[in-house]
Amino acid sequence: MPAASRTIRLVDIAREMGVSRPVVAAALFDSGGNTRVSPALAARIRATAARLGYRPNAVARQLKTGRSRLIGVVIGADNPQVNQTRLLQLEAEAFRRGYRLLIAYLHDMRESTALMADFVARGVEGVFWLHLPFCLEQPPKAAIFKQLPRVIFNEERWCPHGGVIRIDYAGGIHQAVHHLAARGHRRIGMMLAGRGGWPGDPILARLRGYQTALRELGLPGGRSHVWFGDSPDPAASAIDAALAELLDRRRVTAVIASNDQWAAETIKALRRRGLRIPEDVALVGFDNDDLARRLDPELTTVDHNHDLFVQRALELFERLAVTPAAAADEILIPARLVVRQST
Amino acid sequence: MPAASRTIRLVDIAREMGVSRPVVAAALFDSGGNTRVSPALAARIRATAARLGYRPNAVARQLKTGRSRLIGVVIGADNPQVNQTRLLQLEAEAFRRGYRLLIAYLHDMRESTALMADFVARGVEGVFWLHLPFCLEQPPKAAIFKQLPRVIFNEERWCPHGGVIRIDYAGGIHQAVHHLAARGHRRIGMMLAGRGGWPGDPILARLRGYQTALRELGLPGGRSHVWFGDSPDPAASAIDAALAELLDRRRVTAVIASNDQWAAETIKALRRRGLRIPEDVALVGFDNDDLARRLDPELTTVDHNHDLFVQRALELFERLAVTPAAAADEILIPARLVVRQST
DNA sequence: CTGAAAGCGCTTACAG
DNA sequence: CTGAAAGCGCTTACAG
Repeated sequence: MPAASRTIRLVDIAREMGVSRPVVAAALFDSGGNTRVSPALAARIRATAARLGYRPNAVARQLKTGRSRLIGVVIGADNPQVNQTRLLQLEAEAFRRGYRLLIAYLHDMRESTALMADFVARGVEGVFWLHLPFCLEQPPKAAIFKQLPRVIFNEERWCPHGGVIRIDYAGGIHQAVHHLAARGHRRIGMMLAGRGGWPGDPILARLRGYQTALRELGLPGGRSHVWFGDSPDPAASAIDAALAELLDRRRVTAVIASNDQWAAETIKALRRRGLRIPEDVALVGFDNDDLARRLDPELTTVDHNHDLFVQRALELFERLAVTPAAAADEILIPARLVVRQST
Repeated sequence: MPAASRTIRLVDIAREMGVSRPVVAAALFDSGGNTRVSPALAARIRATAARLGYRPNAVARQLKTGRSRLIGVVIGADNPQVNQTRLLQLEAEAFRRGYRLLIAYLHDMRESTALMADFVARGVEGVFWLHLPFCLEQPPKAAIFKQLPRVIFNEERWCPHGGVIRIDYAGGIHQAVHHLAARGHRRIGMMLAGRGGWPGDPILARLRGYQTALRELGLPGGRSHVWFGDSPDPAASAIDAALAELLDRRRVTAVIASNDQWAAETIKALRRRGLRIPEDVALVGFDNDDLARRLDPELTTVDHNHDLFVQRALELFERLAVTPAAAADEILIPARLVVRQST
């Protein structure tokens, strides 16, 4: 265990140089109150600090200033791929802006109270709540966010003072339907992994985008060409039931799957039926998971635009510090159709 | 911004109850020094704390005690799937043991000094360094870990006082070869996404496991049946070159891919050649990424055993606090062959 | 069983 | 341009 010898403090440098602590602080950081120090002295102080191996104590600073440069992030088990990719991008953008992320993985909504209490205790400057509750699950209670001045949600505002960033699921599906229509498809079916539990549920947004596009294009279908599943899990039996409905009964020539995982299982099921993609049936996914481009055929899907999401998220986060009312702003991230081989 | 009214401190409760701070601390936590307090008073204090909405200030506590219950985690871009899954599991296990994770995504090795300095400044109790450097990349310098008393690495000990946890890549490949041999394969090829840059590089371990198994089984091949790539990216051209070598020249009937991403691209390439999996060519991946079971055919692959990894990692982490010499222990996590349809 | 005091390492007004 | 002092909210030895 090296260098455990003695932690170097600001005062140690001050003593060594025969100056006061504020002088050292002014030389090393922007702090030091009104204290100003000559460039020459500042340079000497920095040299000494480097020689002694001085490391500022962020904890002491935080205690004094109340600023932690720490953001709590709650991620869920709801869509591992999407959340994990987004988390890493979020970290990159947060780091660029001088923040660090404290992560909490929400396994069970009952843990949420303790998680938020811990975030408060650690003085996070705000929380990104990226977990989407399933329809089976209780949404988070607004009370748990009370002591967190800045909270940003994904899709749904779970407490009155929180901001929300939404992905344009409806727009993504809308693009997909138009794309399929342009490829000549007139009977377009959709499979959804659930029925939608709360107002902002992406399941409902997908349905909206689908129906709007069909109407615009004058295509048949609507709810009748949508298969609703009961579980988020793309079990083979569920896929087979969906295809029996959509292909056999409704004679669709294109299927929009609930997400890329469902699409991957649909590829298997279509191959079991001896159908070619996209010649016999076109297929669209959602999420643009890493797997989408690894599938055979490579999957046409809708991308979440994580880049823009994390940028807007951090912009909003910084704006909330100045203007809490900015939480009411509507932020919608456009989704992007990524065309590959499956359509 | 609710409840920003006034933060409740220990001293506020003490005043309200007409007792001293240590008494309150003793009632609410295990702390309070020698102070003991009667159960009846403790109950009243807890009730008051709850009524006032008291939240302990972890930062003040950390400044005084030096304990942060915080672990820094460095994850890299080297294998997103593996690292992301592992990160989430690590978080779960850490939380169970009362720790929280501070994450840092390493985009560029030049950032590593600043990252470690920030971890030191924030008083993390240790670091899990999960990033594996590519052969093209500088390994981390030992000096950057100097002020971190507890460091745990994956695969390779990058500073003398750090502990290491290794995945048994060699054992995983060894299982794969034996499995293929049991299926009747005698010419087994391997494709590796690189040549291995540093002693603990998993590429070299895979090669070792492969050669040992071939020798045990008296099978032909060895290095001659291994194709070495130049890039971690499974480009179609690389896959085609590998198959030209392994299938056309060496006439192998089974291929062990560098990882699941390479395996996914190999599935496409084999289908382009009109070959069936596993009838014409058997295929094994590595990592057991989420995509492995979504591919068609579902992929036989080697699982990292993340459960055990994170458990052993946290055990070692806690042991290092008491016995720094435990860092020298060899910890090897057995990998598990997961047999699916591709073999 | 209880309280007053010191101190963790910073920052920040304030006085010189 | 510089220094002495107070204080962020806790914990902990020590004295009563």
